[in-house]
Amino acid sequence: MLEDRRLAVLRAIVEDYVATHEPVGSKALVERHNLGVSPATIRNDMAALEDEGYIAQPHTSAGRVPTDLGYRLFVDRLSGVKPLSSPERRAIQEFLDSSVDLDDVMVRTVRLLAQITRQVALVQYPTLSRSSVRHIELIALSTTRLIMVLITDSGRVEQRTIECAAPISEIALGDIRARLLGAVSAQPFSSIPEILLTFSGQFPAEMQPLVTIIQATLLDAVTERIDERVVLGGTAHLARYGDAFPLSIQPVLEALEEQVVLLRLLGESSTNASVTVRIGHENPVEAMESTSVVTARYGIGDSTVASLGVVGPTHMDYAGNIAAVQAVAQYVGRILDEQ
Amino acid sequence: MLEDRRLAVLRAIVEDYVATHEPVGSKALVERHNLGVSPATIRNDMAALEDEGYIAQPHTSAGRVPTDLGYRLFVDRLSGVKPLSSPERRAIQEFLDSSVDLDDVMVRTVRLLAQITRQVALVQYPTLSRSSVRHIELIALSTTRLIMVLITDSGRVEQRTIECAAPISEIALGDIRARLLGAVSAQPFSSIPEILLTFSGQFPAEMQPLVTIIQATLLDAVTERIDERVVLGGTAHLARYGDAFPLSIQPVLEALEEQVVLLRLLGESSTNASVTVRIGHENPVEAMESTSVVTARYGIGDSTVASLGVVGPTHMDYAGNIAAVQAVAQYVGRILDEQ
DNA sequence: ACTAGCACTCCCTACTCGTGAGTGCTAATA
DNA sequence: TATTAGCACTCACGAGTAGGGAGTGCTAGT
Repeated sequence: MLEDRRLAVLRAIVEDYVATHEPVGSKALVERHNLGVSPATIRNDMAALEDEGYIAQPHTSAGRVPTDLGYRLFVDRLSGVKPLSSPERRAIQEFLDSSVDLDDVMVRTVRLLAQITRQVALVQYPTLSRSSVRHIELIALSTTRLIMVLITDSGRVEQRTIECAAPISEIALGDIRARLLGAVSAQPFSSIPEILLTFSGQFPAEMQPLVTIIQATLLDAVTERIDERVVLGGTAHLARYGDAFPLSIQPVLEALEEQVVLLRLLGESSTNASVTVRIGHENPVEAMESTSVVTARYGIGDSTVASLGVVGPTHMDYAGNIAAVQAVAQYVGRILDEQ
Repeated sequence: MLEDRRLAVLRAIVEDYVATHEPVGSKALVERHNLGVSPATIRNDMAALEDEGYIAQPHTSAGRVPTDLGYRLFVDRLSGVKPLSSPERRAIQEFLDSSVDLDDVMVRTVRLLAQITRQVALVQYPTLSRSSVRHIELIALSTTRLIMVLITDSGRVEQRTIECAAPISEIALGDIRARLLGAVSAQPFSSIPEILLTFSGQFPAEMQPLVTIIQATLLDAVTERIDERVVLGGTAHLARYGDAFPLSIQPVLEALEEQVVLLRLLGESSTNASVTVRIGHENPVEAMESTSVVTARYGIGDSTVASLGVVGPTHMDYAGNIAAVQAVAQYVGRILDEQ
């Protein structure tokens, strides 16, 4: 019972602080939430919560503010998920349904997520590694340059331009193309490296330079991780928290410009839990100490392929953001499945 | 002579204000620049400049600040271009030289430009309209879905997925592919629409649905303007001007998230002058009243194909930014030329 | 276990006031 | 006529001060 009320107090503090962005005191607390006890009692609870590290005082004789630990407890045990309204869900569906290709899906998703959460949104490209080869095209652009186009069974297109030292023979190129197609067609990306091991052996010595470079390029294309691309949107929302943001938003903006940082923010949602929340110092990027990251993995069919999420101040609306991230992840998976 | 000194005073005011971001007074001016006259004389000149609208006072008994008109005059008549140092030029060259494809060039360019100007940078994708068709591939992904891949002579690859109502016959698809290739191969994009007018006539009635949708998709691909894509970078630099920015940076950040806005900022550099500068209210986006935009067109070979530029506060280092934008535009043109 | 009361802390706001940078004007000067 | 010296005036800015008030911790009483 006593424990229960303490948790209720913590929840109330988090909710109020998220709403107002101002330290919350005992009196305001009993007024806004019907806790059924007097401010003095609340003060005792608050003192206990402070001892345990869940809340802190910016200075003596100010209200309390949740610590990272407090938010953590709140997210783990106290916060429900605000389900999206059905008009919202319908809007998401319609918005994503009208996208025409993968790039479009990514861009639309990031916009959508930024818009409904009013936070900075991140969306990672789905990984290629489970794809297989549908078609390969080799086309000469000039005497020494050619382009390789790789089409996967999921309809993704990868391209590479290749620069050759020696002039390219159209006949040799056609030969290589035909045999390459025969060798790798319908093969999953994962088995391509092995197949290529013995591939160049079948060609005469004078064709070796060309074969070698084509082979290397293909290998590069199938092993490159397209899922290292992350799209970003809604950075303007950062500016909304004028002074509420400790220090300035500049380091945060700078960090968000680095793809590597974005990947780290998204990447380490290790578990298969539906939504991962990383609060303040918990997240792996130093410049983002005062931000929280809410991520979810999304999948095509059963397999999870990439992550998406939002970044915002630690005093964000966790319940709302978790629900939004989760819902968008679901819809994106579904859309990609259909395509 | 008198006119000359007035202009010199304006120049000095702009330079000092850009350097300090603080209103500049008559005494400071004569100290920092050897104008050879007394503060009182300068004050007369300043009063005249104010009457003409080139400078303004934030409040009585404060120093002067250039107006948009003042910056305009400064840019048009007073500011030289700061040539980049040769190590800088070498760095640009090397940085861009190592890029592998168009996307890479765009991303690298925007980063480079943001870095050397310390402003927000914009780079528009080069237009496709002067390209011609090198190859078209039509590949079935499932019974009702196929993908079209279009390769240009400049090595660009465009893709479209097509959803059909009826199942696709492999034979019909091969037939269409072969004839389509014959019809449009090596043709410039601009003449494709005309060629397609009579294309579907040669096919029997039962193939018409498939032919029609493929034709429509190709038409869409060659007329779509890829140059409507703009990449953005260096937004963190906006946050550097804490209070120096009138109001907040939020509306600016918001505006910069809209592709349409970016296009308008870049797009209307009408003349063929090397660099266009749009100052404060001169630029076509309302939310950007307090920013200036420096743009240049860049070209492949002789033809200009797209724009790039930087966005910053009106009190930016025009000479430096103009030089940087100009130089980067040159190098990008050159790189794209080589590729 | 809870609450009422109370003294205490200390941030925030408003107010005052002196300082100084900067101005415009006038009259003298070259 | 252009320039300059001198001077009174304006007004943002910073420091210092006081009062109010929100909030706390503690103690004693229920």
